[in-house]
Amino acid sequence: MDEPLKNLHSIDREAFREDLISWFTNEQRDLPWRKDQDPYKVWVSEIMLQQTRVDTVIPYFNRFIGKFPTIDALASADEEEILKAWEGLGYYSRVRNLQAAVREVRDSYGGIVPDDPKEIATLKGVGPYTAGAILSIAYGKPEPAVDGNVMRVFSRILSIWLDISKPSSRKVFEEAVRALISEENPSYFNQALMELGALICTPTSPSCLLCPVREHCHAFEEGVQSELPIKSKKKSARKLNMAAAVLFNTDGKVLIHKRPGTGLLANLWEFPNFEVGSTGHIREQLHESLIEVYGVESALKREIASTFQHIFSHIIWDIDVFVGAVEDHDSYGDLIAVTPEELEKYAFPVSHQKIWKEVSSQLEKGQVRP
DNA sequence: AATACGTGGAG
DNA sequence: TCTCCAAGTAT
Repeated sequence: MDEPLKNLHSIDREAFREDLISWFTNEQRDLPWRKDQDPYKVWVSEIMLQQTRVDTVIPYFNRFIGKFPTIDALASADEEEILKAWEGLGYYSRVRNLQAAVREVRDSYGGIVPDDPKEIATLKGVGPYTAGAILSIAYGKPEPAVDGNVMRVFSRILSIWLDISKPSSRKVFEEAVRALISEENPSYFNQALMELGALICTPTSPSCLLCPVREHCHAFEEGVQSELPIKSKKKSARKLNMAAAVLFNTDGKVLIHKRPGTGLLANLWEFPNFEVGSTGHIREQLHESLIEVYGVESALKREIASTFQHIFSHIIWDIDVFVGAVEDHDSYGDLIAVTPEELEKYAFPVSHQKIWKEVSSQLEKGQVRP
């Protein structure tokens, strides 16, 4: 396969577009971001959908738009508020970038999402895929929007044996889209490709017999649809032993801290926690770290039966949780003391939500006391 | 180019 | 259990 697009010329472009778009017109799912073509709402949906399933996104999208219905509303919101709205969705820099970009649109583009490829690409969090998606769906511009679906679909239709995990592959698929895209309805063309990938041309066991463009598909013709696309494996996640402390002062307030503004789970809140050695004396290590880092002397008990696992794509945390009591102070280093009710206003990583759920439930049952 | 960056679901 | 994700972007 010297020339990856060697089959491009054999596609009947008009028939392909017609089959694809007709199918999408009849079979598309009724999704909340398809009610109109408001560029802002299209934008929000595209950011949320990055590496995230449609079913997961739907409730987040509805809540988010309810809370921040316009660019102005999102631009003027507090970061705490937007992170809380994103809590549990993952990849939290997405929402901070989105707000920064929306502010840029408000301040530099008169509140109108730019419809120029060069301009929209300068916005934070808007890469080649998202730029193409907004331009085509909201503005009807014939720009490619190449995501994982599109690469999978075209890998099969054009029998392209490129490794789609390699960044360099995307531009080949963009070239294919540019050659085939409907100038008349680029929005439906792009969305149909993604919808086809999601519903029919799935990663494993594609439903070729239901496929509206089966007649155009080289992989189907060759019987190699299950061997495509080529996708190299990712590195497996490394394990880290962690210990966390749910600390109460005598007012019954809980001590939490805000994570750094960059890196993993940036700007989210959590219970103080540290990496610990894999061998014993976890409680002693945690106790010592609490003194060193926050200047907090604590009485720690390990009465939480289970350890908590937090699986990221690249790291696995095994978290031992301790409940503890601290003396009342004016300050606890970078830790702040909040009532259990106030915890609800802060955005936590999922693992720490689970920790609090378990600790508070055991406290109520009297199985644990700080 | 390769890696960091989350999460819950499917097979 | 375990592997692979799912409408990517930033660095």
